[in-house]
Amino acid sequence: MVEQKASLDAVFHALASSARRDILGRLAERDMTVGELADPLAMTLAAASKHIKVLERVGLVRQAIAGRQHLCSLVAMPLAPASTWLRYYEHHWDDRLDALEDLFDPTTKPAKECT
Amino acid sequence: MVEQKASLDAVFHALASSARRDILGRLAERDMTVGELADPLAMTLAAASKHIKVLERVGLVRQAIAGRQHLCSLVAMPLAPASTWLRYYEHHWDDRLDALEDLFDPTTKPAKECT
DNA sequence: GAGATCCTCAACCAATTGGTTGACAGTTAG
DNA sequence: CTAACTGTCAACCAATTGGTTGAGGATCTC
Repeated sequence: MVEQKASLDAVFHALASSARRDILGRLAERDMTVGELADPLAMTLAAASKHIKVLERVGLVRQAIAGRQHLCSLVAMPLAPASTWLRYYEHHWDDRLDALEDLFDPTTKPAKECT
Repeated sequence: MVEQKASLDAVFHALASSARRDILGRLAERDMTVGELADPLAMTLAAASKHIKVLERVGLVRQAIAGRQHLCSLVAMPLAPASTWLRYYEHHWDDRLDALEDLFDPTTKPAKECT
């Protein structure tokens, strides 16, 4: 129905680029034009447009033409299968963390950075 | 300490291949040798070895040499940041799903395949 | 020791990726 | 109408990817 054909391969590949993840992150806050999205990206507008196109092909971004500028909006649903896939491994790293906490100080709560 | 430097770029790229995801999936059940992992993969042993090396560089697989065969085991922890990143977008697709459920039959529970 | 087994490494290849530039199409403003 | 602005497209490039083959290093077995 809603283009669920986006394979995990394509979704994970789309996420394997900090530029594309940055685009998604900013779209999560509000819709933006291609120019706005490209601005902080240290690359040509054409290059950014390509990245957006990659996201569009996976279904993560929808583009609406508003006059001479193209307004992009986030469509997060294709991320769901990826999240489900990862969730399957959660208990694995939980187990290892528990083991580590037994070996060392159990109060250690390391912060994780997320680009 | 435990090689947390694995960037999201690298982790997502490692996951953007059904062959590599297949390897991880089978390692989640039990440790396997390189040969066992390569067997069902429709490619050369050397090619499979490269895939395993990719996973190793990201820290998702650890290889222990046992005689003439190399025993691979899963290290799921590098998946944690990726999962955290995805989880941030959960409410976005929840919102959309809610909207859809309002529009159509609210009892529909589509099954999702996970390669 | 000789040979088979398990795996990695290096070289090579075709295809893809990620970036650039330049041309151009559509839209808005003067 | 003309000029500027926004964005895409096509061509091109260097670098990476994903696969192959062949050689060879250890290790086990006979």
